[in-house]
Amino acid sequence: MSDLDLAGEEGARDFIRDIVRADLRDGRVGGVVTRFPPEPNGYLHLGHAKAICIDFGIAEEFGGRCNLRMDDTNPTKEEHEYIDSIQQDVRWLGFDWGDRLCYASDYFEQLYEWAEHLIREGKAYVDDLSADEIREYRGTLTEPGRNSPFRDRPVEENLELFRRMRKGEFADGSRVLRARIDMASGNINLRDPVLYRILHASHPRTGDAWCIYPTYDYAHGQSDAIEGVTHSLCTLEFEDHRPLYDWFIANLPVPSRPRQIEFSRLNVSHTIVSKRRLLQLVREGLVSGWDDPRMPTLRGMRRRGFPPEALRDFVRRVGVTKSENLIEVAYLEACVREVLNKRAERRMAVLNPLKLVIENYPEDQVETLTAVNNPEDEGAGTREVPFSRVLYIERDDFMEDPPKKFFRLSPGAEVRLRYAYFVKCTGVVKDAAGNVTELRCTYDPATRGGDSPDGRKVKATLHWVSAAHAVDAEVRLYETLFRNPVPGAGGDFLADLNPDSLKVLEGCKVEPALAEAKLGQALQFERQGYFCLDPDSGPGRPVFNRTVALRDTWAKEKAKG
RNA sequence: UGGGGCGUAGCCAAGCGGUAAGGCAGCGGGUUUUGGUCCCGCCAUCCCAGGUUCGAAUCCUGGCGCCCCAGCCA
Repeated sequence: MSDLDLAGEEGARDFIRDIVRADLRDGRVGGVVTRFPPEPNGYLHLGHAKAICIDFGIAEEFGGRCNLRMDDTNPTKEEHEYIDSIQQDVRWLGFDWGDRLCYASDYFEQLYEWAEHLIREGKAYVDDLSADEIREYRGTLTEPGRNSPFRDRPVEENLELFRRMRKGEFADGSRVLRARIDMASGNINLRDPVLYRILHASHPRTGDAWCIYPTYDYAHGQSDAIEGVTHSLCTLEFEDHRPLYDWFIANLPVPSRPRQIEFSRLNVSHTIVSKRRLLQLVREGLVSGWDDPRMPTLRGMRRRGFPPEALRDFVRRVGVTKSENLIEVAYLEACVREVLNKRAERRMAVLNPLKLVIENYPEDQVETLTAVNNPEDEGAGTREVPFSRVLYIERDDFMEDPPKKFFRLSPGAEVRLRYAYFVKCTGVVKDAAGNVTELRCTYDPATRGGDSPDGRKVKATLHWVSAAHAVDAEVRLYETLFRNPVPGAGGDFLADLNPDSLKVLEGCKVEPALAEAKLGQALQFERQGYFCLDPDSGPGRPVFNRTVALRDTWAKEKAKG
């Protein structure tokens, strides 16, 4: 059975894959070619991740190929910096375009020749109307437009004018080349769309070779045709453009006939992906930069510790349809946890330390205990953790006056210290203000390793760190950037910023093994969440980002009251 | 009084005339040296109204609701 058959039998099913499958089966296409066409004017984000997974994923599944194409038709907005970052991000997500890094700008000459072809056929003309006049002549959603007074210029005059446009004889905005279609069309895209505008701007790749640049509508489909793209997948807002896309393909001597198919874009709750708004967050210093771990950019999510396979799985599970959607951010988090649960090595880290002294434990004794690195993965092995008389435990793991369902430590209660011993709380030390500053406990030497020979049960297991061996660390806890499911729904999106989106914890006490944490390594701080080392870390002073918290049913129980 | 889409559970989403998959969330229970993981169970009659049919989420008609389009942006 070939890969192709396999895709047909067992591959994911959605309306696009159904179309591709049918096109292959009926011989309308010999193979599958797609493309991911970002405009190099910003960083890739979660929304792009969906498109990337679909474009590259479908090509891969059907044994085809996917080109990475920079849609660089507007030199006033594009920068070289983005051409590099886009490639890094697509690669990080897990896709490869081989040697097929393409640029719409590579087709400028061909596109120009085809424009002359349209002029010769009487299907395009140079219009001297100003931008404002063109808008006025275009009509409205409910009223037809009017023909431009320049619409019926003779072919020769159009040709001459267009060539002079290219030579740079005219000022920006003074003339455009338009397709001659139908000013009365109900579809506004067909009311003589602009093909070329004059822009005396230098292009990141073509420099000053051109002063006229093709518009998206004119360039996109023809670029697809040149590359032999069979299925040009894009988002719903381009659905209205498809008749125009098809018109160019039908009226130009292009080498192939690509087909555009639209799907709905990804919307995730408590998140924004608008380039303008993301930029505003960066510019106003509301986040630390494009790679702030709270940002929905691929760079941000990478720094946050989201595994690329979790993102791919998320896109796969969310599906491909044409319906408007708002995916709960919890779904994304679930995908992240699923991958990290299998991969992350466990460690003990006390984020909010409370000193615990074991009164009956020998003053200078230090024991080395063995801890499992990952109960989900035998191969991850074990590590050694030092234990001694003075420890730190999590403040939240002690309550002086606990409610019935609180299983953790409280006066008189006995709990297990993970991998170590059972301890019983025998006393509480407080400062003048009445705050608990230290716990006094006794331990049961017979419970070494965490099991009691007499079968005694304990209702909680706490993580801990030996005070003398602890490594100090900074830990950054993140929540969604916005507290509203749809930021800005009430007008101002900045008003919806979540004041608790970042919480910096200093003076955290982590086990010695964490001093060796490596960038990019997935970690689980037991009972708390998944974490990763941040590049801000210094020698001997690690900084950890919380990727996502562990599911917390106790927190839910507490919330119920 | 324009054109193009979409409407199945709290959120996604299968379903393509034969009697509503699955995931996330939620709820209940079991296992557990992470209140994690894992396991089990519960959780919808398909926007509305007519019609066709033995039989409709699926077909037809008419409504209603929501989204997109008037850049020389993509």
